Amino acid sequence: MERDDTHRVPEATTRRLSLYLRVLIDLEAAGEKTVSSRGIADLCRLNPAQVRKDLSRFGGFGQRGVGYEVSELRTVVATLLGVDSESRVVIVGAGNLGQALADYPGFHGGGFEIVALFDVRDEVVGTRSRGGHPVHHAEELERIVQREDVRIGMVAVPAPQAAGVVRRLVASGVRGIVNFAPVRPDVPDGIAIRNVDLKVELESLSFFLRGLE
Amino acid sequence: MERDDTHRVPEATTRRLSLYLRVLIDLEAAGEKTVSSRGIADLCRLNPAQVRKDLSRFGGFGQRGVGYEVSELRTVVATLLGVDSESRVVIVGAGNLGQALADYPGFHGGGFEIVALFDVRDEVVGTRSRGGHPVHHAEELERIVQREDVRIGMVAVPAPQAAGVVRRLVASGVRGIVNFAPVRPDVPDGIAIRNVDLKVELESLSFFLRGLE
DNA sequence: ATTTGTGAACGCATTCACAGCT
DNA sequence: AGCTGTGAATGCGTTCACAAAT
Repeated sequence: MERDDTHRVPEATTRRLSLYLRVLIDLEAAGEKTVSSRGIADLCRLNPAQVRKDLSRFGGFGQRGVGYEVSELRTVVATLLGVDSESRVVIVGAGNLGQALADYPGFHGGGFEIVALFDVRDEVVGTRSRGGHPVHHAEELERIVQREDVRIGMVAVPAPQAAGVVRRLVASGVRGIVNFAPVRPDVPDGIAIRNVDLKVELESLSFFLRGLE
Repeated sequence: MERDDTHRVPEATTRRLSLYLRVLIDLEAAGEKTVSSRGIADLCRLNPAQVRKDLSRFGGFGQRGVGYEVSELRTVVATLLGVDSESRVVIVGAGNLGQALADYPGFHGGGFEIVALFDVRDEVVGTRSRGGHPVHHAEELERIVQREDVRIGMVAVPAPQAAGVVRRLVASGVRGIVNFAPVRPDVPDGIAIRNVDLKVELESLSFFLRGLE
């Protein structure tokens, strides 16, 4: 039931929760004590009813006539998103993209900890990213994922290798995957995957430009 | 009307067109002459009716009882997506991510040409990416975008600078933007924007992992 | 027999509108 | 008066199911 509830939450809602968390952090930093659904909605460019419906799904955090207490709501949303504690993450593929992901500044203190990168190429194995994250040989993937209790894997390898990498990550115990390779690997039930496909972004953009002749 | 038609096409459809193009290219490389909606659907993990509906929106490309001619359909879809000719692209922000995007292998021959990167930091201005793309000073943005007739800008700068960069790109004549900064810049009507937000991907993933306790 | 193209049905997410609380 | 929480309404995208075509 805990599990069923979670399954019921549309992905669109969880993505908005992430936006809400961001503006709540900003509001708190700005010293705001309370905020209305309209206040949040304006900052996220959404409908206020959308914000209320999203939040009320998880409980009545607001106070009628007043709004939401910023600091309390920030804690609630952070907990919902599971970023109140750090999730360990590995990155497979230590090319340009993998290294850029490893050193992405948004990770610091954001609930995710990059444990390691993996690659098969001798010229990168044994080195470290600029930010100091070690690059291991891909052979060590299973061992390190298990030892470090890694929960999330990011896949930044060429398309042909992606499916195999995903399989190995899942077999090692990873529960969530962010895939940057231009393929759609399938994953067993209970494993979450998000595909980030640069070509789809560009081509769908290009479609609209073409439409404007 | 041309314009209205284009506006009517849901973004979800245009994203799927990009997937169709990819499998059509693969099918053609594999020497397949025809393919059914089911064949495409299986490769994209979609419903066959979805594929037919998407394609029939643009015309009756299929033959009843037979399917679609692979090579013809590939040409049609490529043209719809506007990747039959090269669109010029600039990248603003030549940090790890910007450089990784510039050298992304998927671009070669895919209908997009990276013209230049821009940055404000002395240590990168005047250098080139590994793939040979020049890094200019951000002051030159407007001049080069106009001179080179750039249509798409990718934004890979820190969050505080993103809104300003988007404004300058649009003012210079760019029509489409892929934004990697964790903010949602707003753009005038007629300008398309796609936000790629790593933190949203990770946090929405994290939500599901948390739900599985 | 096979497969497209499409109107109808369905399901889901967003928005409206208002009752209920402060 | 102000704002939340939510049932009802709307809008939209997906899937079904079948007529039309080969």
